Amino acid sequence: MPRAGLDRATVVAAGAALADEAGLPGLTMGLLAQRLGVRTPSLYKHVDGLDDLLRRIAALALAEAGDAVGLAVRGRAGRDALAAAAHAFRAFVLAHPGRYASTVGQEPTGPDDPLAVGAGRMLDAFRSVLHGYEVPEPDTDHALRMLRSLCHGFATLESAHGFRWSADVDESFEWLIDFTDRGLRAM
Amino acid sequence: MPRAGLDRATVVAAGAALADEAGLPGLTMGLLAQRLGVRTPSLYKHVDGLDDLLRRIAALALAEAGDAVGLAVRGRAGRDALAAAAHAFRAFVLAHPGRYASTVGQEPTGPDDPLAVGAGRMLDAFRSVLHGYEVPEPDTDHALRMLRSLCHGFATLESAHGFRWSADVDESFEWLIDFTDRGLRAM
DNA sequence: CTCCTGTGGCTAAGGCTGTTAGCCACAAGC
DNA sequence: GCTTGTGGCTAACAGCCTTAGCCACAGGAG
Repeated sequence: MPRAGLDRATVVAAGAALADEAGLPGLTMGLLAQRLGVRTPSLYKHVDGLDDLLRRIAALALAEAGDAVGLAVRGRAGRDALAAAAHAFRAFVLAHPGRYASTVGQEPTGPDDPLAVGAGRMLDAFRSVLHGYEVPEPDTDHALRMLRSLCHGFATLESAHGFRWSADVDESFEWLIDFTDRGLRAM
Repeated sequence: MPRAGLDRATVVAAGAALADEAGLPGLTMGLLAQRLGVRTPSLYKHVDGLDDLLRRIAALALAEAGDAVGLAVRGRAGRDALAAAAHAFRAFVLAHPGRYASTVGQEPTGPDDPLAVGAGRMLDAFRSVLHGYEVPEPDTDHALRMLRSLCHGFATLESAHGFRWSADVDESFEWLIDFTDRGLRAM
């Protein structure tokens, strides 16, 4: 039997993909092994169990999301930057719901934890959005938390089919960006 | 051996309490049975399996949260109502994280589903908050979704220890209420 | 007061998880 | 060409949810 030639990065990437397709609870060691053409225990040669796998998927997701938002913001300012960041974030969560779901509730062990690095990169992207508005220094942390809560809440609820009634969801998102933009400009 | 005298409502209530204490993934049929002084299979006489239990816990949580927010809003208007609703919501999620977590991702089967009834009651409470502002009719749905995203996002992130850095979380929440109030009044 | 029935407990068992131990063969390096 | 480390494997176990089937208690009918 020839070796499958697996790799930690391959396993984590396949796990992330499976989480997106089957939902986070649908990500199981057995299913992942089967998809990689390998028996379940073999995964333990590359990953330290399910918890470790989830941590690594979360780190991957944060890095990817941070990159996406950072790239979207680049070269923009004010309302443009806000809209670009919000759209990039929402698009990422909708395209990768399982990946993103794995990030909530993960606590980084230290400042060098890839988890913390990825989170920091995304935070920086949102911080640069605020930089385009004249937000007083002591308020930036609060504003940052508001942006995060808003984006996280909206995208999470939408990906869980939490918006069931009539109005168009895209329209609501645009409205929400407008509302935030007006509020930030008025400071 | 005397009967334990269990009841569907008792089982659901104990399940909700256990979910709050041990976290939603910590709510297990075995643990719940043990806490009720009964063997695991006995629970199936009162509840149709774990999924059914989770649905009922979610319905209970929505009813309780809706009541709490509705009661907080009663007799208030404008900024007062907004602050009262937001605080009641956040307090509920922080006090009952497991209960609340069970509500996300549950889809009601029909308009008579207790799940839908509870969700509707909470929605009405927030709708009455908006009633105190002069929000144009076509915008109310969008504003409602914004309030929901903001409250859900903030409370969820906070209860998952998502706000790690320095600034005071209570202060951020007040800031966020202020920001929303100013935005709504300016419409 | 006695019997009958429904209900709410129980034991036993099966299929699914994640996980560990221990084996064995391939692939690369001296 | 041999040696060694590594990446597969099988076997096994604990814990989870769930079902089947039994049995004794509680309450109502006669």
